[in-house]
Amino acid sequence: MSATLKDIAKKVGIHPATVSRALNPRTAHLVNPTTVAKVKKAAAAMNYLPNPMAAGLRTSRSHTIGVVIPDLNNPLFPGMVRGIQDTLGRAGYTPLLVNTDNDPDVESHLVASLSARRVDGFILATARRDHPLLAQLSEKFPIVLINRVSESVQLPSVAVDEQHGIRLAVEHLYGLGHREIAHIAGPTWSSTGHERSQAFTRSMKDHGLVTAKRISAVTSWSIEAANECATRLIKSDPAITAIVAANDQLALGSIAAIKGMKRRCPRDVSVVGYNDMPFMDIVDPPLTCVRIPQDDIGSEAARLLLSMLVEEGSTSVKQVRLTPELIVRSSTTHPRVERLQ
Amino acid sequence: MSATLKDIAKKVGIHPATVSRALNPRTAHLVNPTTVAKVKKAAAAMNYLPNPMAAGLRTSRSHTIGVVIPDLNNPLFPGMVRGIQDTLGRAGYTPLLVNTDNDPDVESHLVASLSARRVDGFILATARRDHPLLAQLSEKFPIVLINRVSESVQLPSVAVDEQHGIRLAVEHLYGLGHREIAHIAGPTWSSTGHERSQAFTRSMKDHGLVTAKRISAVTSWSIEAANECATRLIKSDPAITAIVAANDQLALGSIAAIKGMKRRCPRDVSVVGYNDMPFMDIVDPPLTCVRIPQDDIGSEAARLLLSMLVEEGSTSVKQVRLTPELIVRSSTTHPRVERLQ
DNA sequence: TCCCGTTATGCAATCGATTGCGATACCAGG
DNA sequence: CCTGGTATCGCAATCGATTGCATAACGGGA
Repeated sequence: MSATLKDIAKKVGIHPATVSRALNPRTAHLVNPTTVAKVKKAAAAMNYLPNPMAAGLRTSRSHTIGVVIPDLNNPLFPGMVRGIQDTLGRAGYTPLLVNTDNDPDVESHLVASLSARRVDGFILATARRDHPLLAQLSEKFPIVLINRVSESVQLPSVAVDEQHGIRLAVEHLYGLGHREIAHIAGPTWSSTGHERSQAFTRSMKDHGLVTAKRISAVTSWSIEAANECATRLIKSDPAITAIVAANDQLALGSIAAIKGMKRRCPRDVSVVGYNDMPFMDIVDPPLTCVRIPQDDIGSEAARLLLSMLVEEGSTSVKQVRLTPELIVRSSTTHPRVERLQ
Repeated sequence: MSATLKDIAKKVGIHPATVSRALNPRTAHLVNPTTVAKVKKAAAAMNYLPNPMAAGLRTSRSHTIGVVIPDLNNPLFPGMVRGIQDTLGRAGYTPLLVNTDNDPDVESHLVASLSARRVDGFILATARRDHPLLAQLSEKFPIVLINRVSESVQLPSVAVDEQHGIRLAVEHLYGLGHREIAHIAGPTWSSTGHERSQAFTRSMKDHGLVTAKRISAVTSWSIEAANECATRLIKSDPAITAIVAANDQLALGSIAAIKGMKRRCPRDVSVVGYNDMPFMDIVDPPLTCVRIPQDDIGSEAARLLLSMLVEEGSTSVKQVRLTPELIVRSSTTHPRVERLQ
């Protein structure tokens, strides 16, 4: 079918090994520049494409990376995937993308299948705070975590400065005059849920505000769960004038809850989201939220993994935190005057 | 590192070739059932994983499929990707996902890189009505088109019955009392844009309505383009009471245009979208739209491609059309009485 | 002139699974 | 007892690129 090294060798009149060396930038200096030129011309003429299976068989490196995403339908992730693909592609690597649906069983099955494919490493967005699989996996593969981190093992990761992000949200609300601020927290098994919740308490305390009974955690990152959760919270504590949600879905669920109680957002209750997924500017109301640099997370993770691939030895575990920013839209406003003390 | 056929052979005391045959369902009948059992036990004990590169090198089949998506950030596509991955994965194939950003140059570059990876076939969501690349590619690979089809070459495809979808939209509006209906058409280079536009004219004619100057096509599937386009359309023809948009983005752009002209949707102008992307139920106003079966498109395309992979010979080109349905939400209502004739 | 070092290239093994072909053994029928 | 057939299995080549080692050529210095 396609031309091989041997074909080129025959055409140029040299040995396949020399062709291999000439075509490989890392070994081209071993070959006479004249023959390198001839080889390259012949290769181009026969539009030679190296067979990655043959190369991989010999070198046992597939130049593929397993990318494990909890839910591709969550618009948060395509942005990261894009960053990963760009950076990986430029380095000659191909991402193998899989989707776990947030199911640990599915995850371990897919990870096994990627291992069978002999990926050279993993980028995982599925970390849980306690995650046994990660420990096993990290012994056999280079791994980079994105978005979420793990507490059970220290692994290289690219995530967000959650403390900073939540602080932005709280300060924004505080600045608008809010004092009765609640938090719809994410699942506690997720570092994002946990860290943002911790950060909320700290940020509130920094402003002299209390959070007692004002934090309620969902068990899944879904609109429905947040709707229930926020409804309960507001009913039990009608003084609440603002909600910081641990991500955009939870914010949307909170808004649904507010609407469901015949109240209005932001007039009665302001809501801040987190992530700034696509379309958050055109939902009703346009969502004020903390924006995380999705592309950068992906490309930074890819770069990190690539660097781990070349320098096998280094034992340092690089944990990157990127800085989020606040995007103010229409889901937040001043609390109504009659509700202020 | 990992166990090989030779390792198993040594352990069981037979030749690697026999192990290979025992483990391959297609050739297992050539081996004594007793030894098959022994081999399987040993393989499991040593948790043997076949090396796909070695197998691929020998058989020149990579068990990977190139999946080419125009824009992963468009929430329409993750649904399809999911369907593809499920079906492909079940059959032992791995999708290699790439993103062209709707750029033909990027596309041909990525397709080349997937060819270099020796994919066994392609699923493409990037077809244009006139698309030279497809013809070349289809000579060397099995191909299935999704969502869009091509007119320049007859290729297997899985798409939507656009005529039916548009008819649903028009009939819905007609039933509400609308007579002055406009169409924001998609780019004409896309089969979806073209077919939906044709279908609009036909459906209108079936109701005795005219479309003269009521159809305006954008040059890209973006909210901004639709905003401009719809603004122009409504200004030039203020009698318009409803818009059928060729997809959800265009619908969102149309709504933005309506708002931008200080009018309201649906009170002043009703809007129908197409695709029913995630979150279309919570934008403002919740979008009435034609829903296409995203998962099914993906899984059906994967099934089709897999069948082409086994029966090399067949020359029949299967072109599947799936049936969309109408989801009624709040972006459509009766035209205002004073605007009726 | 001889020797040695450098440069350039050839040789052959290797990665691990697959598969056509040949060899062996065993059984039944003549 | 011999023969043809079948069930099992081994042998070895093969896929295409990589790479350690050997070899050859060549030039300069003693």
